[in-house]
Amino acid sequence: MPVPTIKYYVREGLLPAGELSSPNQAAYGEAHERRLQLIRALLDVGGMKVAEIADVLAAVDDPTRPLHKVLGTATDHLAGADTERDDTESAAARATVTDLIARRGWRTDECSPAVADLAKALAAMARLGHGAFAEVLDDYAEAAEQVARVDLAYVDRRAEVEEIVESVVIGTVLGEAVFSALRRLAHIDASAKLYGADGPPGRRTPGRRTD
Amino acid sequence: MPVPTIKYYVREGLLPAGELSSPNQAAYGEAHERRLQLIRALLDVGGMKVAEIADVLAAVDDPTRPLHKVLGTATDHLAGADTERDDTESAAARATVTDLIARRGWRTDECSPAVADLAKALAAMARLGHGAFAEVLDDYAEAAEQVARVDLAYVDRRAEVEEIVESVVIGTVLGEAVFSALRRLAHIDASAKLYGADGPPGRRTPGRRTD
DNA sequence: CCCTAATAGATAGCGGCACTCTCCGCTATC
DNA sequence: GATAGCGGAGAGTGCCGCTATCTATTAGGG
Repeated sequence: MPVPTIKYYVREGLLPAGELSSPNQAAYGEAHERRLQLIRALLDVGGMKVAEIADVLAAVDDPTRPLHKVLGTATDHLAGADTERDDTESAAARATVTDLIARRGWRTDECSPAVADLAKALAAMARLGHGAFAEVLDDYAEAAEQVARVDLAYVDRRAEVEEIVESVVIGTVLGEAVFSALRRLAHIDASAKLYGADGPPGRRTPGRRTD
Repeated sequence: MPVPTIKYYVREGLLPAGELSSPNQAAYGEAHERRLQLIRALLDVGGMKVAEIADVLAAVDDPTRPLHKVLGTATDHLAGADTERDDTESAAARATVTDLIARRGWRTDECSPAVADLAKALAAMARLGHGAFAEVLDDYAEAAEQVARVDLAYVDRRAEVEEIVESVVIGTVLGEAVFSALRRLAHIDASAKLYGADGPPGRRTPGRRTD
């Protein structure tokens, strides 16, 4: 890890400054190294931005902040908070999302960024003629609930409050990357099994693949 | 959609040029508009880069390219292909992934970017003292298989080969965004139900929330 | 028929982001 | 005592997704 990068992180408030033993000598402890690992993970694996990480870590470090606020800060920053469109597909997608939430009895804030993200994705699909994707939303939601249960159970193992907070952040952000990769692997496997040795559909050649 | 942006997409090879009826007049058809929607979706919702989208769309448009190649091009570009580390955690994570793939009987290419991504995420977790997350990998994999089955079944509805290819790309990339948002919503719901009205654990205040 | 406004095409510039370089003053170390 | 390195702060770099500018041309209305 290059030294200027660390100094940059300190400047941006991601990393607390080391204790100055002299005007030009600072001591960095084990906590700093761990925090650095966390920053790198959120940055490289989680794809978060530096400013977002600063927000989340400030929330993590603040003991007065309630836990659900920290969780919200972490999850909200996984969203791409850009322009909301205002067309037919968006309205329909928002209605679809509201329906889904009601149908599953989810206790979620209606104005959560996740709701907006979901509606945005569904609206984009609808614009592409894939409005029928909404029909498989329940299957998706089932799997999402399953993953969420596992995540909560995993976090619940932790005893210390600080550890819980960190576990939530790590589980939320890195867990996303883990599931994404698993989904891609499962796709490869499923299509291999469905279409036989990676062959395109139509000609289901059961021959060995060479690549 | 600003005109210069469209010209930029044409320049980058995302969008075919319109048919020139005059040296300064080009006609854009319905296919162009649809392609534009696809580009915006992959860019805004899927978070892909312009160059990656160019690759994927080139693969989609090339009828000689086999389907699994297109799928690979699409899924591979969801990965963050940066530096692979070479430490203990990475090696252990790779072993964990290999084990998982064997255990689940997945027919996946060992050198797929998804494998590297998964190992990277697990290694990052291990470095943060969350090596125990590997224990819930099977639950994650179960959910991923479920989602993959749903995706494949959805794609299988399509009849035309071109539609299949597009469905795969859309389902893979936008489906990722959909599931991510659903997971976050399920998190919110699960933690609300577990900790009671969004309260932090320890003091389970059942009062109404005000935010 | 001509004048304006718009378009195609190409090049250069902008704003954001994650660093990275440089410079300064100082100090641990050989 | 020379050198190498640190802490701190501002400017610079490279990439990326646009966006503004420029020229040449032409559609379209009066």
